[in-house]
Amino acid sequence: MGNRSRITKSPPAAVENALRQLGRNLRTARLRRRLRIQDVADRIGASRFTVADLEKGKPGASAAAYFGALWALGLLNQADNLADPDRDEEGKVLESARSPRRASRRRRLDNDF
Amino acid sequence: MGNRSRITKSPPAAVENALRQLGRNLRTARLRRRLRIQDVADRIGASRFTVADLEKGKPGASAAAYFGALWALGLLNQADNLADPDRDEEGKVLESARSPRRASRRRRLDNDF
DNA sequence: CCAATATGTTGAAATAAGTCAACATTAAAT
DNA sequence: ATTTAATGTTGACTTATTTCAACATATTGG
Repeated sequence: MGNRSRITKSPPAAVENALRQLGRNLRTARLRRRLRIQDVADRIGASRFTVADLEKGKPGASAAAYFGALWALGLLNQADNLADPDRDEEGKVLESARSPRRASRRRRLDNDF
Repeated sequence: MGNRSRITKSPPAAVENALRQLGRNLRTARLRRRLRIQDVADRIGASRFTVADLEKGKPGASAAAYFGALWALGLLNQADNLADPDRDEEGKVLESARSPRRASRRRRLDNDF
């Protein structure tokens, strides 16, 4: 991507760990299925280098590549309820009855202090 | 990313849908928390344009950006057991006792046909 | 052990992802 | 209704991601 954003350049440890773990899991799933890196690459229309990067948990790789790898291994369904609002208990609590379409900051028209 | 791969250019419908759904979920979670796009952008060190792309489910956006958005909303834990080998029942079945470090295709040394 | 092959590594070239500015549109709060 | 702020849109610019070739290494199967 062009100007690398901080989240890609040096992600928080939690994000970095989650990606590395996902990469490891992709590799485990691939090997269990006796597929070569090249096989997965062929299925998703990418190069073997990109798939190798996914298995390393490379932060800058595209989300489509990661999801595609999951798809190629028949594991995409596990991504279905990622951030599912129904499972977002904290969000449900925070939501106060109404569902705004925009997030409004508190208006500050009172210059009386 | 330089030469766009097919998985990013025109992902399979399943992948495209999964990304769009994730984007919608991110937006729902953000609004519930009364955060602006800019707020999420600040937290992950990206521009508001990138975060807007995430909520649209843009395939080419980096995995770090998506995971970072989840992280900024306190939802990263939901990505923990993505492709978790322990939950990969099909993989467990396919795995035959041993765990090879490479996926070997069938050897074809027999030219006797 | 040996041969075959899967994977790792490096460097170069290509292009799309990310940023930003400026303006338009839309929704919220009073 | 009016004003303020959040979000959408466009276009141009920068540069990291992806690809590929060639070679090195490592692991598997026989």
